[in-house]
Amino acid sequence: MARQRPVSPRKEPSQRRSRELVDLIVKATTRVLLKHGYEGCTTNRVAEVAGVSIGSVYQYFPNKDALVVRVMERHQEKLLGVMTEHLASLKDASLEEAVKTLVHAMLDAHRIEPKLHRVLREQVPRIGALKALHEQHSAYEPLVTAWLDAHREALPVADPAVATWVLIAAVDGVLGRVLVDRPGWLEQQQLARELERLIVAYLRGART
Amino acid sequence: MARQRPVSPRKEPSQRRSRELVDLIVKATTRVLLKHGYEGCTTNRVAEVAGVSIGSVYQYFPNKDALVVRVMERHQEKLLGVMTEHLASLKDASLEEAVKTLVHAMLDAHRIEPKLHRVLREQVPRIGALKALHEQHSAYEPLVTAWLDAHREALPVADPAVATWVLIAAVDGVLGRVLVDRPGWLEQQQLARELERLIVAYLRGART
DNA sequence: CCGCGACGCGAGTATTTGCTCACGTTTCGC
DNA sequence: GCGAAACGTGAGCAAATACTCGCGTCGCGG
Repeated sequence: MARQRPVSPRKEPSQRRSRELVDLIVKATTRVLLKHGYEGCTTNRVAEVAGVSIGSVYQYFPNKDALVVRVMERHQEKLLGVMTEHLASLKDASLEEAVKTLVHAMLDAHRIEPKLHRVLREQVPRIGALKALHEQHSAYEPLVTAWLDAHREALPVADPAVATWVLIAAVDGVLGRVLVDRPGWLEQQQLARELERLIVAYLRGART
Repeated sequence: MARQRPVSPRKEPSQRRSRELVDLIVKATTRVLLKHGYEGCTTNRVAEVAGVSIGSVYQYFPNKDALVVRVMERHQEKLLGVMTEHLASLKDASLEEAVKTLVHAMLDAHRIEPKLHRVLREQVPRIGALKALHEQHSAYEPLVTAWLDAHREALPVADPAVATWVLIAAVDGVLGRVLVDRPGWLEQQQLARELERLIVAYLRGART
């Protein structure tokens, strides 16, 4: 397994020119990742696509994985943005509304850049530093847990944290497979309805 | 993305000595995969671990991926064996029994060689020939769909195929995350109960 | 027991890939 | 305008890796 290399930036770009260069590099990495997958994402190719020298790449990124990590971070930020935005209105929602909100949040999140999302999910091996980034859910799980906790009187949920975990893993699992096997479904309402049903039933039918 | 290379055996081993050799190679591949992950699974290393020459490896396998595919096939066969064995008794089961059967089947399947399963799931990029193998469910999905179809009077399920797909994707998604983030849960009964609840609720609560 | 094909070997090759480094260019404070 | 620091360059290196090929060995039919 091995491999656990530094991933933090080697040098912070301070002038505008260099900041633009870093941006160029990250965007190029994304494009290469999309077109050639993780294995085909070589540093030289990234430099070429970005139209910069390979030397410049290594001025700001300590190694190849740092590039990929940066791409993941950017994507993750967008995901998290969408999720928190949707989940903000969760507070006083009814069960049906809350579930609808959650499902649509996750669906929307998956619609941001599906192809990139898929590549990151499927092809990027989860090693070392990358692993932490794959903990996608930890950021918004508390929001859901909080809602569940607030409504625990009404819902027979024993452990809100566990329920949240199961729910999110289940929905995310389904979405993951959809992304791979049935990409078209992402746009279909039946999927959303089915997921809503799954969650509502799970929460309503809870005992113990 | 590229890459779509032959994966079928280059030559069939005919004598006993060579069949044992192939077996040795596949076992070695498994060990290397477990210890070093997909990226660290080099052909030379496999040969070394197997205690055979690299030349011998290429006598029966056209390339590196063919090795990995063979390992996946073996694992898959075991999985499928466990699943069908469990699901054989599905026919006249009640809802609760059927669900319990399904959940325990999937749990047992995931317990066969969890570490290998995890490596195959997490680290092996899904490319070309490998992709087909990742369609793990297609083999036993029909069994579940058939059961659902047989009981569709009693259960308000609109489309048994879709329901099966969602169910299996959900459970598999949860198990996948458990394998990675909470390996210990695999042995805990709460997980099984939670999954059973999820499924029963989904099927019972179905409307439309 | 012999001959031939299947088998097994491993040094070596061609290629790729991540990454460095010595040097030229731009930017900025003063 | 000038000096220094930040920036940008790309030829090329060291290492790794998938895979070949020519040769020696084994085993089986006759």
